[in-house]
Amino acid sequence: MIDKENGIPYYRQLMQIIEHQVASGGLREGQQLPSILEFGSTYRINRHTVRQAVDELCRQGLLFKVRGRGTFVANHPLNLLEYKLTARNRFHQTIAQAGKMPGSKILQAMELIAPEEVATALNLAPGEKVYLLEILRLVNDQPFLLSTNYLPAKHLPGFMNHLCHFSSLFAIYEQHYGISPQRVKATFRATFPRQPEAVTLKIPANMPVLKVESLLKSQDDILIQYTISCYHGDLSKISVEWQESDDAGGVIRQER
Amino acid sequence: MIDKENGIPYYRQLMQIIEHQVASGGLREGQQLPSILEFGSTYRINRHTVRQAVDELCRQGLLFKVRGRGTFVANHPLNLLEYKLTARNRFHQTIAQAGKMPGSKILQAMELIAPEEVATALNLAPGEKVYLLEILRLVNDQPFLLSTNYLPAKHLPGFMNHLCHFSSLFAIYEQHYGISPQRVKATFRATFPRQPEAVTLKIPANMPVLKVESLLKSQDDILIQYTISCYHGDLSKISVEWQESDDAGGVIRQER
DNA sequence: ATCGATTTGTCCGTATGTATT
DNA sequence: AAATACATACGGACAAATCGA
Repeated sequence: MIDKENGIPYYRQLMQIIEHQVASGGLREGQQLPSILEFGSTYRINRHTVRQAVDELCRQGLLFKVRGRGTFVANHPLNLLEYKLTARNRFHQTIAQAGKMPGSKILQAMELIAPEEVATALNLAPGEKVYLLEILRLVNDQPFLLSTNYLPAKHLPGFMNHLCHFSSLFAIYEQHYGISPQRVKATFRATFPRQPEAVTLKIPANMPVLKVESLLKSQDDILIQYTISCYHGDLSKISVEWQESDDAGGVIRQER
Repeated sequence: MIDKENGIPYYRQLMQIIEHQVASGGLREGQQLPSILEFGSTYRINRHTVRQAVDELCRQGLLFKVRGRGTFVANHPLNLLEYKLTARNRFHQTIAQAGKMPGSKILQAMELIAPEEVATALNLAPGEKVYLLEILRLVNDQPFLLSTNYLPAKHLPGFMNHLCHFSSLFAIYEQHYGISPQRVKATFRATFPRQPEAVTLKIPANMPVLKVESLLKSQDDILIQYTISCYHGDLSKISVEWQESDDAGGVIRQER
């Protein structure tokens, strides 16, 4: 129960209570917690105060919330996956080849005027339109990366119409536009996730993530995609290989 | 100004405004921000909403607050350095080309029997010897990365004798062994630093670092260097570029 | 397929406490 | 001592998402 006299903030006390319940097994992985209002009434505190506690525990990764459903105990991730990044790799193919089950989910799709940094990256004039696609990629049904993709509208007219049976951006490029895209550049950073990224990837806000900025072009050297991907730091490592000849993996294994 | 119609939460809009002001130099390191109440009145939103934005930016490390004093721009290295990783780039050259001052310091140099993962990476038999070189790389006298390098002793006899006027590993390879090294593979991860790494890089233990595993070979396809580099997460981003010669789809088709 | 109940998300208002200047 | 600024807590209101009857 919450002690209203001892000077410790109520929300901190509630955090400790919940942490203890999870640690002791009273609440198990994936289990739904009482709603925020219920917490409020059982502990005689305001719902905002409960929210403060639950939010903080979400940021720490102990819990996660789903709007309209409730709050749940988070479950901890699996093994480290090596994701090979090449000029032409596709997510589904790459994951399937690694023996895992890929999945994709479009979280958001809209058309907007390119923000400044996007326009710069894609070499667009100010005011030109881009499609914004936010895609969550899953491996074995677990969130693996969150990508925010910007596509120049003028080069990909009507792109939104092709999203109904979405599986791969590359497939749409090829089937509907005759474009065979190629990665031009990738930039890697280690940072903390932003709050919505942490929530979507179901990781604590204080866990590092790998952010990869990618720029893709068509075979005609037109820039067609600028993507910022946020990788689950604990779950993923990303590799890049160089080849001087046409052989890739052989270089390593054939060493004598 | 904040658009109250576009559906984007006010606090997110305010975050973007503040982020932009910091990025554009309108707000500088250590500078005090307007108080939460001032923000509220200038943007016509409630203090709680301002608080939500400021709290989130504090968690991201952009700002920090001091109770009773105010909110300030955190002391973060804004001009993070982009380090271009290619098959043949060298640290000193790369940094100098970016207009910064490179520096190197050998922290440790010894010969030892290859640990298992090193032997695996370098394709050595168990019990073979490697040189271990721990090198701190500086940019403008600031710690930038810490690398732990393993070199197979049998291919680089007497390597330790060439370290007295050390500036570049590549230079030693070329001058004393006639080897022109090339990067074969690089693997990226985002994690927390180990204690000694944090100390050496002068970063807090709870700040993410970018760990890059690199494998180098000679022109004869002999693996000559396995390196684990720990990059100052806040200070560095690493980019990789692809050229026409690298695509060919070879990597994808060769998967088995 | 629709509607209503539930649950979380956002926003505003108010009050009080605590730390710093 | 007073003013300022952040921290905590409670209240009301509405929106958005989910789920089940």
